[in-house]
Amino acid sequence: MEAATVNGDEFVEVLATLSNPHRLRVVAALSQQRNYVSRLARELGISRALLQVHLRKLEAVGLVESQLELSEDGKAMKFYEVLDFAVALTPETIAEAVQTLTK
Amino acid sequence: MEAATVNGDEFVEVLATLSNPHRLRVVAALSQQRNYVSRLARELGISRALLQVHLRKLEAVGLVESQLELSEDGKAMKFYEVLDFAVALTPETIAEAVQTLTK
DNA sequence: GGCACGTGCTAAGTTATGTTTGCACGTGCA
DNA sequence: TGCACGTGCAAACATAACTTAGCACGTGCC
Repeated sequence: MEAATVNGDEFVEVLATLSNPHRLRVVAALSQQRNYVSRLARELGISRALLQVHLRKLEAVGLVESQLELSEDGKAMKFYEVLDFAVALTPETIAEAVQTLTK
Repeated sequence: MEAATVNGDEFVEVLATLSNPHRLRVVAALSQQRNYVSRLARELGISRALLQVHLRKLEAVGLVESQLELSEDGKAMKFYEVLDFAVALTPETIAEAVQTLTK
């Protein structure tokens, strides 16, 4: 679903977003099961505030998506899950991405 | 030539290195022809000092390599060229890389 | 009411990254 | 000698990124 006309700026954004250990762990964890913020924070051993920041970045570049759901006992819970993505990193794909760089 | 046992930390380093417009342009330019620092700086329209910093980072993570050569008129010139690399970025490859993260 | 659980936000501090500027040293040649 | 070209390095500044700490608000339940 990639390779076709990748925008250079998006390309950079995706790489920047994934070049963080916390965010990589988030993606890895969510790829095994969707999860809500507080629980994911506990499982990863990081603060909820920190996780939220990282989740927002991941969502901003389209690597994960979220939906607010109500639990049986009425709590509003925000579930996240990974979207399927595939980016190939080679000199060729980079040369192509560079063509549409604006920065 | 990748995929086999990628180290998580290296994974992060490579992504961090490539998440910069200047460095992407460097890789793109070098993938078309090897070049020496001063000339590449002129072609990219950036300062030599800046380019050197970026080249050093690219070389540090093994995306490019350099060799010092003497031109016909005796000048010491440092040539850079891209190394072949291929990194697949998917939820699966990320999940694998995370397993060997130390940071 | 008070506690446990969920959500959201942001100010403030620390740390990392990017960039400029300036200097040093070398060669060939008019 | 002086200029043009190549190299290298580092201090200093500006900017971006990361992280913590603290607050607000909501629900269910003892």
